[in-house]
Amino acid sequence: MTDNYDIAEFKNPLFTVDSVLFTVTDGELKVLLVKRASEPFTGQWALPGGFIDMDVDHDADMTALRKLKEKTNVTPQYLEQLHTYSGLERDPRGFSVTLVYFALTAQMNTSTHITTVDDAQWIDVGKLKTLSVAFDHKYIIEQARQRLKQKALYSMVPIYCLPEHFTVGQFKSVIETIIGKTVQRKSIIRRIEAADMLEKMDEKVKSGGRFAQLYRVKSGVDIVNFERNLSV
Amino acid sequence: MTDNYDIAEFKNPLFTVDSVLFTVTDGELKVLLVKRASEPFTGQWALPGGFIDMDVDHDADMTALRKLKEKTNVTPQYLEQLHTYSGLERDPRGFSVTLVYFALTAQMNTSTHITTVDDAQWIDVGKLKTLSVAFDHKYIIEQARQRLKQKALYSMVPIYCLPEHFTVGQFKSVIETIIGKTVQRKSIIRRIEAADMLEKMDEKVKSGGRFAQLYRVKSGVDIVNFERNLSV
DNA sequence: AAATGTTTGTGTCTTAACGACACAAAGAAT
DNA sequence: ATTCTTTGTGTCGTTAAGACACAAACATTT
Repeated sequence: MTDNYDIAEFKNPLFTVDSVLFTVTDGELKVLLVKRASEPFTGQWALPGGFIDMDVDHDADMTALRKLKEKTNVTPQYLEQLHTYSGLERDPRGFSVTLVYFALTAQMNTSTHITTVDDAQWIDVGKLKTLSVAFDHKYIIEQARQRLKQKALYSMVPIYCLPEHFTVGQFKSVIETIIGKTVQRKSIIRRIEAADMLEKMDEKVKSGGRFAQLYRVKSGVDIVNFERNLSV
Repeated sequence: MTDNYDIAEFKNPLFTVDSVLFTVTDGELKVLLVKRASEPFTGQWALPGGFIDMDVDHDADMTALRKLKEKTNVTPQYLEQLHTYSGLERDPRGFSVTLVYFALTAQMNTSTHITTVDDAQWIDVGKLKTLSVAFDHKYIIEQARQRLKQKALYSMVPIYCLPEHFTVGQFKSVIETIIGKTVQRKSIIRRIEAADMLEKMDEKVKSGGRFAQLYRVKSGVDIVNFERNLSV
């Protein structure tokens, strides 16, 4: 692992932890960005993140969660590592290493805090092309988007973009905006049955036509992966 | 991404890059470990790796490759990030962050150099339980193993454990040792056809019975993923 | 030379899960 | 009462993997 260097005297690269937090609202995939308050890229949109605080963070996961909470008041329902980006050119201050997380949440968790604040905002991923984004964060968001799409094809992960109680129609809609293609409701229902992650509430909710069954995630279950992808 | 800290004065965690390099020989999955020459864990087996040298490494990928080359004279045929491990307890010197890569190679590349050297060795992953390994590297190797197993179920990745020319039987055998279960040769052949990554050589090779067709990877092709897993 | 054994390669039937689509069920609006 | 909309179910078709039989090709034995 390491050679015989003393910690204090070794020249470490700049190390940060960022998060790509997605949600789905109004049929659009949105990513949470914050406005940079300091150099470099002051005033531009960037991924929420920062430095590890070794006194309070048990590990990097905690850094990611803490920074999301501090900057945007959001606690994501799903969090996993995306990738670690490194190199000389990605930060004008010098060689940098950034551990990037991939996170999901229902939009509810945040609306109160975020929509009123000017320096943190949900941005439609589709409108990102014309937006100026700090560092290589636009590229990173695109990578995260690909990861989310793949996960939507073979896992139940998109449920973490939904509120506590939700219908098959909402689940289907979230999946469709993520993968950019319609899917059969039948396929969704089959997967819900097979995964055995959800339980029906004794409640139904109006939805324009016949009332829709409400579901919620069973307590203590892990995310389920399928052995076959939905069609691309 | 970052707050308004000066690079020089910020207290960064200890950052290292390690690699879990696998190969398959004699029906066994093996991982390349090196004997530690310095504290902590002197004399114990550990993953090959070290610090980023910002003067020569363009990014962390290059650090991983350079360290593998330096310590074991191996250039892997496949390299991707596994995970970044962080925390206070994993290194007695303090809070540490380790970016771990996942790599594959045919055993050929290394045999000349490694088998003669005492401080780098291919270790049978099955015999790892009874071996003392530095840091949390035993746990990391297990995570890498799970990743390799998953990849073997849905991708052509195991070809990178094979020499340049190989037969369906060898490919089948590698997959079987990785996933710990026999598979149908027919399934392998179907996947080779569908992936269109391999080309037949005009050469066949003896194999105990009927001569076996030799294959090699077409030049310039990317790794192919399938939309369905092999059975577990 | 013939028989046996071993591994490779092919043909084909079965199985599992998704796609497509029709249709019934349940509510709202006209 | 009729129509519209969304939910939920039943069923057939499609696709790719599993199982398995069998032919092909080579080595070894008799």
